[in-house]
Amino acid sequence: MTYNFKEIEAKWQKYWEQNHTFKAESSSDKPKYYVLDMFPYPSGAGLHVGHPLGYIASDIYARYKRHKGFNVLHPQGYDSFGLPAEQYAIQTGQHPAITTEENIKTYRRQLDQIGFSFDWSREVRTSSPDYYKWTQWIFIQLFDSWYDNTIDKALPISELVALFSKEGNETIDAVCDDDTPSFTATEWTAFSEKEQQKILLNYRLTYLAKTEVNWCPELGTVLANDEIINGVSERGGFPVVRKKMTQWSMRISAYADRLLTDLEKIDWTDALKESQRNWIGKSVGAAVRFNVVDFEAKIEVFTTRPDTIFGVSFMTLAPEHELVQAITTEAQKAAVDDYILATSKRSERERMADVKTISGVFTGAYAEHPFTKKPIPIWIGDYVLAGYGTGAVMAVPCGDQRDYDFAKQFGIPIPNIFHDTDISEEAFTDKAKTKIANSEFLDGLDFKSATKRVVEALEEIKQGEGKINYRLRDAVFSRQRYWGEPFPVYYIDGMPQMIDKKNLPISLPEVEKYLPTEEGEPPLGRAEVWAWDTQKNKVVHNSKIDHKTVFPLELNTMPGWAGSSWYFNRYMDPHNADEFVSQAALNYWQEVDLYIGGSEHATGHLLYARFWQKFLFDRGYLPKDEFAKKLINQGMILGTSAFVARIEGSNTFVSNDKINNENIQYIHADVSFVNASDELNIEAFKSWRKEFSTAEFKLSDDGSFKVKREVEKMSKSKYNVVNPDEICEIYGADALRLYEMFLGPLEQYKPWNTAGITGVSSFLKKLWKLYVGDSGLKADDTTATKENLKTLHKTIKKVTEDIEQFSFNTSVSNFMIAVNELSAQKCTSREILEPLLILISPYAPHIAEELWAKLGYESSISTANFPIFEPKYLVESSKNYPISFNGKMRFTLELPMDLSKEEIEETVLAHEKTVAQLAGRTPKKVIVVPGKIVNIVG
RNA sequence: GCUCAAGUGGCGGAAUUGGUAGACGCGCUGGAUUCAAAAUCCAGUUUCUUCGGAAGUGUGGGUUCGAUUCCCACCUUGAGUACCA
Repeated sequence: MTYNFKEIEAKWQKYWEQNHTFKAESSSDKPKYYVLDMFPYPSGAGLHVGHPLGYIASDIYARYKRHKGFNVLHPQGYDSFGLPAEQYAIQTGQHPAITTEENIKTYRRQLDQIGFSFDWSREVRTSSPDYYKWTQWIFIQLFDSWYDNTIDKALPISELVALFSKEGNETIDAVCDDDTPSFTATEWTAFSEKEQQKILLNYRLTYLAKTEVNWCPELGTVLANDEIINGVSERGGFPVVRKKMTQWSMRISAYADRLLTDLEKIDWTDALKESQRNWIGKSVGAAVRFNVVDFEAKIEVFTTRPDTIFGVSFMTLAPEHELVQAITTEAQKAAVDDYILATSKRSERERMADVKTISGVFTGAYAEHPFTKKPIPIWIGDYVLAGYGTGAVMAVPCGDQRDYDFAKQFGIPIPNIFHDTDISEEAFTDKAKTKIANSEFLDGLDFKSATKRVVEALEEIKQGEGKINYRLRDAVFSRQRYWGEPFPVYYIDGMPQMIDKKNLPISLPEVEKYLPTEEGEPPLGRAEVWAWDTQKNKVVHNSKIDHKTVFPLELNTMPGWAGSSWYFNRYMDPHNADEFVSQAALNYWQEVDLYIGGSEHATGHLLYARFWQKFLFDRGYLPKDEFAKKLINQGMILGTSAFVARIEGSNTFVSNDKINNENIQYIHADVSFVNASDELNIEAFKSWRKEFSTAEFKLSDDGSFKVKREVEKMSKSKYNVVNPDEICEIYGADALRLYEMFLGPLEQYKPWNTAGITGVSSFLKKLWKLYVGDSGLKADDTTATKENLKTLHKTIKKVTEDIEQFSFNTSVSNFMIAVNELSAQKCTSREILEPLLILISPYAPHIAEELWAKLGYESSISTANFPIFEPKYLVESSKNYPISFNGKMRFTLELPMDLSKEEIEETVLAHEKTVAQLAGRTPKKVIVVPGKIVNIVG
């Protein structure tokens, strides 16, 4: 009987499905364990071999935990709203829902053939109305909440309204917009309904506001900060400009501090935590307000060095700062306007690339120093960013290199306020290494006490106070797109109104085209049935709009991260029509125990999801304020691209080892045309594209044509994609699973190389041959030898450690060693083979199931208990040689194999005592770790 | 510039209380089997070597009886981030 993996794999995949083997119940006597993958966006290209890497790892862990007696939740679903389906719809007119449905089918088929232990009965799709009903509901909850700084918690907006009518807003410490006016309780009650609503928008955790946004004209939509890389859009690489627009925003800044400090309580990688810390960007310092001379205005700055306030010799505003126009003097107006125009013409990208050039213009205005009352010239310069802090800095050239360079450039004085330092060449920035001088009441103080002293002084004269500043901005939540969640919002007199929970979901309307309207409205502006009837509580035709009972609906949709910010909770109770997830399910599953996914989501998805989790926790809907205890980032599997060399301007190709001095242009060739020795199949290449059919080839000496290889991201456009379907067809799913793990450490980036798969493939064949001969099953009831047992227990120990440490690559090696050893020992004993099969089954479940069944078991191997490691088989006898080094002695003990752990410890301790006595020291405590060599140095 | 991670054969990579460096696999070499090929099996495969050995984990130092492992400095590569006041 040969190893027919195709038949076996199909058989067991069907068996698991029919027997609901991996269905998780939300109650059990067993302890729970929740293993989650980042759900995929179902793209039209289908899966390549890189995609399943993380899924295989999580599947191994989930199967392992089941063997260990846990009730495991291991779900999967689709992040199915997104740009590609919409762009395809724009091109072809096909509804994105249809495209998405087709892509999901392909994904499902591809995932199924790999043999994952997903509980598909819990599948979620973010684009399904049953799901986004609850995304809309969460949005309403956010709208209905404000953030109380005194107890660090989100509360219902009704409580804020109650406070306003009792005591106004002076006494309330809440997160709100800076320009919120103060009012008393009487004033509040006197406000019109609309005025009240406007004020409340300043407090709500999602709010509508005219804000400066990142507008991408090419994509026709706004983008969040994390969707922009190096000044261009993450998707497509299009330029992004700043623009003021009325948009929905999420007040994530309210949670900045908790998002930062709570990183300490979760087991995520340091690299990932670090990038979240950078993104949040906390700086401790002070706000200082400078009066403008002869002008009714104050300029507020943020500084981390308030101790250097006596070193201020000028101020710099960002060119976009709102006071610039007002304070500029007549004489300087032309120069300032020119400068602003020149800056605005430069793209973000240019500005970032060109850090060296120092530019700026004097406004002609002066500010007044809060203590010395001396005038300070106010400049504008593009090294000050409008988007950070207040968009204005107090420049201390002696203590900041950028201020220093600016002062040098424009001949501004550089007063030194540091004791005993040299600032003739550069600024002195090491705050810990000096004391303050020439600074009146701060003289002689160090950084810490000077800061404390000056903040007190500023507060006294009401010109400033201690402040913590965050880089994290509120997240823009509107997208001018079709294929996203509609907002459950309609407008009365320009003010947003929420639709009641019982009328959700508000489903996406039909449109005839998926483009923005001619007037520049989002695609939903094309919908004809898109108005809200407050009497009938349903969506009606636009012609019914009368602004009395029927009102226009919001035209924007939610961004891609809306649906992915809470899906892990929905898996706990995916079909609940009355709640986003029931308390019973939450009480049982609590949180994700292990989350596996790519590190590219470090500052996007993973930050937003933590934010929503904390918010829903505050409002009492969730039991935990962090959603994932442990997180692992799997590395990417890269493709090995093949390049053919063409002589520029001709149709002649040169073998890569035959290139002389020609001007060469490298062209991607499909990797399927190239063999393991980097030789091109010329015929296949010629018939690939019409233009190559007449091409000429300068061959290598041995008659072959060599290509150049390079490792790149796997992508269709680079013709280096390897499809898992092919691998399953030729080698089987178990081989694919083993090989993906065998390639290298999970977290590492590594290139795919199909040639190496023969190693794991022949391992599977050997395993099969060890059990199954020509006449059927070979396993029997012979007693296992000590050698057999040693091999088994060594493997149990190593594999258990490997899995616990997510070191799946070494496990595969350990299986190979075990099978090689057992083959050499001609071991056919069931006593050994059964536990070995259970060990292997998380990695190669199909072959393990088949052999398990052949051994006569009726149940699935997935329910078997993980074998127990017995250290006594592992104690190695080793060479016994005392060696003398400079009078010190080292002993390696030789111990009999069948001692228990306690006996070993006793023996070792006895030796330690003897040696210690001889060496004249006190005996140390002895801890024996199985499989380790025991050393005693005397 | 800053932060983090990593440097081991021809290649992917093993090696954690500091204890025989190179496990396992690919590739390569030789052999068996075959009319032949594929497949399979066996042996070898860090480098140098006068065949006794010697050197060797990016470089230079240090700690230690003993360092791929710990410490210091430097070099290289990768990732993230960037005029953050």
